[in-house]
Amino acid sequence: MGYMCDFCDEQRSMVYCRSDAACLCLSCDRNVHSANALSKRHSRTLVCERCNAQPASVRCSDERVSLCQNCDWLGHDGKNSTTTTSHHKRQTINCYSGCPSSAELSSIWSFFMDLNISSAGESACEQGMGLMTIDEDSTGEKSGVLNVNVDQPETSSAAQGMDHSSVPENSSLAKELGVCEDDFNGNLITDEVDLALENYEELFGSAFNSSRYLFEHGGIGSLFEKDEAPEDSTQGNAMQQPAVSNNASADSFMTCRTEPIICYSSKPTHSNISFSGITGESNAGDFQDCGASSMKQLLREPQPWCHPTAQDIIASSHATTRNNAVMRYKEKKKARKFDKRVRYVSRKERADVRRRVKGRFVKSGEAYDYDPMSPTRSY
DNA sequence: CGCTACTCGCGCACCACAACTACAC
DNA sequence: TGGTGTAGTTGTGGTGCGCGAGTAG
Repeated sequence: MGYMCDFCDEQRSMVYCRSDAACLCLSCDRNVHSANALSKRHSRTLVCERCNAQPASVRCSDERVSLCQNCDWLGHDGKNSTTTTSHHKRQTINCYSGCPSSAELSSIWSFFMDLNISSAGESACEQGMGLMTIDEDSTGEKSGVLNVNVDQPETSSAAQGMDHSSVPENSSLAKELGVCEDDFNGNLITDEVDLALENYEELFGSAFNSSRYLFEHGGIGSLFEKDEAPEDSTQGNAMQQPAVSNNASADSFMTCRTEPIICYSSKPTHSNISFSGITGESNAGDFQDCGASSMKQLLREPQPWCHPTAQDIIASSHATTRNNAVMRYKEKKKARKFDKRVRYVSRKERADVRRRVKGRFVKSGEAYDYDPMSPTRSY
């Protein structure tokens, strides 16, 4: 039996709120974090079932327990671990914010139903807001990776990718995302999902009704395959290809960060789930630049190594479609606003708890009119 | 059609201070 | 060459204000 909820002191604590540094039961979690917009943004995760004091970062599938980094290390990697336990399958636990329902939590935590959690019902804020966000990698790494994989924590955090073997466990989510398991060379970056979901639909919506079609037919690269150097030797020498091929451009197009947040409707209801990656290494200029350079390469025409062929003429309709898609992409890119990205989580956490006067930070000890840590404002 | 008054939305500055960086020793 | 100390810089979020666009009279 775990420790009791810090708020009601009646039910077992299930959720750890980093901002409040409190362990809460699900009911209190919803009540507390539906109070205002600020509290909705508190990053929460499961509480460690071993020490009942620290936020859990991984879920041991074999032991069916959620563990914090320390307990995970002691149990699986440390000197107390055995050869058997060190090979336990562990799943990274994502943080969340907002007021997700049990069903939504289940969608991000496949093991959620294993916790024997009785749903406390749909919270008011959930019905009114219908918003849940997964803020960050639960390991605290500022990776911007959607960790939906079952993987060894050290590999998942280091490789920043999705392991192929991990897909089945969360295949439903992957299917919802419209992601083919074999795509991206097995690597799935959050922002790539964004591209797949948002840009594909809007960019190529008229030409390709289903993003799945794209993946099944060679992915986005197939859209630009016309620009690849022809295999026919008469069409040009492959050695004349520029250092950066369109294939590479398409690749960078896929791998470069384009937007920090992905949004998609998981259900025909009002419920939206948005995943956002917090990256510490990249900035707006980075992904803006890489996207622009990729598109610049794509739009360079005519390609010196690509002479018009009968095949090209036959495929002119596809080229028109492609050009339209590129035009829509450019227009959208021009109108796009880059959302603010948190580079330093520690500074964000500090700012979140800092007292203010009319929105401005005030010296500690001075009178304040807004205390994020207090449920009621102090005047 | 042009002018004025008003509303609305967006972008930016402000604040304290921990974290970070650069430099000298 | 690596460690330490110091000074300067950066970045974080909520709020208010200014400005431009849009609308009504």
